[in-house]
Amino acid sequence: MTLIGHLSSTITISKALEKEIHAVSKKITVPKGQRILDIDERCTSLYFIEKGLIRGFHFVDGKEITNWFAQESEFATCFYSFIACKPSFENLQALEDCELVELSFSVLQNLYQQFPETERIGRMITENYYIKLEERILSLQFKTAKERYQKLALSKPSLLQRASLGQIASYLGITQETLSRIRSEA
Amino acid sequence: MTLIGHLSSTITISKALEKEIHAVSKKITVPKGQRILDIDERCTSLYFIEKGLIRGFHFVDGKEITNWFAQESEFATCFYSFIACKPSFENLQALEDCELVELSFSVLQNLYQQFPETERIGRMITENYYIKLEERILSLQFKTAKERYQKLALSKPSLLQRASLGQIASYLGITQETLSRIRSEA
DNA sequence: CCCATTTTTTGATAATTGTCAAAAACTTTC
DNA sequence: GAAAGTTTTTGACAATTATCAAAAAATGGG
Repeated sequence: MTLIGHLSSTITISKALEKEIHAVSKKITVPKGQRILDIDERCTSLYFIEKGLIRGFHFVDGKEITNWFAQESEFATCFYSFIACKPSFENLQALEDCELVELSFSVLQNLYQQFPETERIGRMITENYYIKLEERILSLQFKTAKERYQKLALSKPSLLQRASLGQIASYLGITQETLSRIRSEA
Repeated sequence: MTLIGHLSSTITISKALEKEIHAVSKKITVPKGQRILDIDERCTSLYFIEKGLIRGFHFVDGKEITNWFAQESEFATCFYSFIACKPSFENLQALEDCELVELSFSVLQNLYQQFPETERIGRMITENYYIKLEERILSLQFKTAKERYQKLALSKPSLLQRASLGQIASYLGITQETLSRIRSEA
């Protein structure tokens, strides 16, 4: 799905807006494994994923902890760093060869000014991020490891093949061994 | 702390803006125990807490689960319902007699228009909410029950006296019994 | 296609937290 | 200030998940 196609499901995109988005956005490709952002850098871009898979992760006691996965038709960024203009607390990494549309912070501010209808997009993205977090908390607080895995399997089935056991386990807040056992018994 | 005083630490409040805020906001008092918002209602107000304590909670298997506490100089609202204009998934309740400043959604939109510098406030509140959630997730995922309790004791010491064991336990994602044992051994 | 490396699985055991039940302590109300 | 209600504590036991170690399977580069 293209960025324009995705946005069209939320707001009506005029020809002028479509042109402007094309003009100010940048298509980039990122090879599998590459870092898109490092911890302590400022994250000044929002990435729309046309193809591929990205994760955010950081380190706890030397171990990688995956904070989120984002796949086709989703946005990826260190949301905190992006909105607060502060150093990122997480790395962004392509887990597959990716085709991305990059929108910089300043480009986005300009879009808001020129095309007020795009404000809704900004709000949507914020809400989206917020709601995902809410759900994750409820999940972590009240579901067993198995239930959390099953929920993920339902909402992002392809992820189970596309990300490694360790990446998924850390995202679910459990050890690799536990996730491996959950998989084998199911 | 008054609302104006609190906002002054972030942006410069002109006399005109101060007047306008006074004109469009509403001081309200809410007695201890009272619900401020019920599940499934639309949350159309943002509350600044000048005095008192509020919690957000919902039910899981008939049991109350506290999602957050907000005290003096903090904002309280069902953030999701407020920004997405959708029914709330949580109740808001005063845990003490409260003195609040109420700002409605539409009033806030008008403020953004008339006083562009207030946009930063909106962003701040959003960020604040988001960052609290982020921290909570990291806490739930990688800290033991005891560590989570100790962290809360450091960040909001007065809360330990002001909220009940059950409310705090559900917020920390543990049972009352476990929290009681953590307290007694410490 | 094979060796080296990484990832996943399996096993045994320990630690953490939950569940259920009942007693103790604290509050509220008349 | 005593009875009723609520909240907190304690105990015994069970379930879940982590830890450590090692084997098995999968992957990647030459």
